[in-house]
Amino acid sequence: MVEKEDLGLSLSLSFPHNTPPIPLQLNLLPSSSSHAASDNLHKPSWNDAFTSSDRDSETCRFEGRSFLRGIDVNRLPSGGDCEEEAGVSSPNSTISSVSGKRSEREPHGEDHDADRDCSRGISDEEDGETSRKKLRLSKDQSAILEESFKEHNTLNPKQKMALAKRLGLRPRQVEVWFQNRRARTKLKQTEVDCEFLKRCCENLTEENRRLQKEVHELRALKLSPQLYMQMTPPTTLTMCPSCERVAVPPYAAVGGNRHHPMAQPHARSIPVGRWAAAAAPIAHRAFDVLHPRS
DNA sequence: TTTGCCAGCCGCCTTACATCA
DNA sequence: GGTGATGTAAGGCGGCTGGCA
Repeated sequence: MVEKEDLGLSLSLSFPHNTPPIPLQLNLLPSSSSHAASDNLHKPSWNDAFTSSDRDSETCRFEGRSFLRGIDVNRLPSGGDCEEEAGVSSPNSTISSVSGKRSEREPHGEDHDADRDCSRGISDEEDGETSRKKLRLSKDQSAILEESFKEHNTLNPKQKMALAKRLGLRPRQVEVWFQNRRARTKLKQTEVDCEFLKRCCENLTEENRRLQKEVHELRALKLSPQLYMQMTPPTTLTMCPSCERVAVPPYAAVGGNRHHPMAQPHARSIPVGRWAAAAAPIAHRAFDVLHPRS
């Protein structure tokens, strides 16, 4: 399930009658606006998270390898620094050249292959041209990425570089992980939304069926001659401006209406037929939906 | 000021591989 | 050990945006 803090906006629906209330949440905000929601989280700031790693790159690299033991495919080759090659290509560039324009992002040249091999730790003789060895991120790497994602579901180039350095991954790998993570989040949210709409549909169908039944009963009542003659003369429904409930005149409402003993002069009037008395409970129920009593 | 080009990023779809029952 | 289901890293493409000449 999607955690609550991941949602920028939540909607809850209390289902009437016998339907058990199932609070469902909708995330109606675009992904780009989720930063505002994440600002509420009291966690170490993004900069704080990386100042320590940037403080001592050698220590960082050593620690990275310590928790990356067992996944040699991610280990950077000693001597060659793939991040530097794949990352800052020029003093003016703050973006990884690997994430460049399509035509240049995945060049089928030696540099690209070298970059891939570098990230996988696979030598040229091991790597076939069409092979696509897939690495699995370690639990520690995934946990750190998850933690970062909770703070920011998107990364600026600086954050990407810092996170890649911290994890011993290429910036492109961090970028891909965040892209896939956003896709997974969206997929889960879609499932939640779908379930929510499904429940809404079910409840509306049930409500519609019940209202149809009431209409049928009222029509049967109207067609009954004795009952029809005993009905009250045409009157009006008055609506209380404060609580927006329908107030029924005393002669129509059996036993009177203590909350609305009589329609106020300023109350809005809704012309209705002789069915005011019969319709009153329905009207009240309609307002109960709008103003659910806790 | 407008326009075209380019770099960079993202969403979406798909593929290929790893893992598990 | 073989197999299908599932999860996920990564490839590829189109679209959008901002910077720049």
